Amino acid sequence: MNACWWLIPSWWKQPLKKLPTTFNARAETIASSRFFKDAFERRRCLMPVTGWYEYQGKAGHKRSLCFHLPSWELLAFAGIYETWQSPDGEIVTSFAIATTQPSQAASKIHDRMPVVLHPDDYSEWLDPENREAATLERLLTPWDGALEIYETTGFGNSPHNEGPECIEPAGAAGQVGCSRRAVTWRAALASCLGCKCFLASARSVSRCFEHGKQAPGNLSRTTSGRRATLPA
DNA sequence: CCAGACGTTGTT
DNA sequence: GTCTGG
DNA sequence: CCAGACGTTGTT
DNA sequence: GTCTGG
Repeated sequence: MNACWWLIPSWWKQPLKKLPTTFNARAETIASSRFFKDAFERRRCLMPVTGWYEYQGKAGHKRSLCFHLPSWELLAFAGIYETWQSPDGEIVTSFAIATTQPSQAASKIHDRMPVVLHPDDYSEWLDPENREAATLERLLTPWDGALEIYETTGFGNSPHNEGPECIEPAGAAGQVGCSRRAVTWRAALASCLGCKCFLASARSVSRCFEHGKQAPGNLSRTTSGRRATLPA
């Protein structure tokens, strides 16, 4: 499914610029929050990723740590999605990912983390009838058993920067193995998503999903017309 | 009753 | 759309 | 350089 | 997308 990362409730009427931070939904309140409730009760989804970053430290000089499976296989975040109609009548599908307390390993880096679902739990999460507290407690505890963590160069810490360089390990910039690994996972994800290529970051993902079409509002905001271009 | 909120922690 | 708070 | 504008005169 | 203004 094509969707933008930053959930827009179906009832939202103000300009998108006024939409609060809804790209993440706290697992603790996802069932009760007016922003997320509708989606939680009807529209669950999986967000496929090859990995993600957690940041550590103070603004300006943050360490960026990458979480991923040893093989860079896809893993899935617990997500919810919505459809919203813009004033122009355009139907926009958007989503949020659930976040929760960090696993023991992740807690050394950050105080929150995305809910990573175990493959055995995918179907259970996807059934929106599953709303029982105990079930949710179990589902919304991140599975991190097989995850590897390494520090990146921090190149991706700036939203101006895109591409495979973002996941290069610290102290190993320029090593062939790193970029080859990056190329591999990008190709794998693009193939999985059925699009021609995959560029890192939320903005690029939405653009990729849209096959280059500009997404509305602030969901694909770029800086001063400087846009990442999709390779042929 | 009704205006107003409704959210999270994303990098510079 | 629906709940909270004044 | 880059953030921010980019428009006109309506209705209750 | 492109121009203006700070």
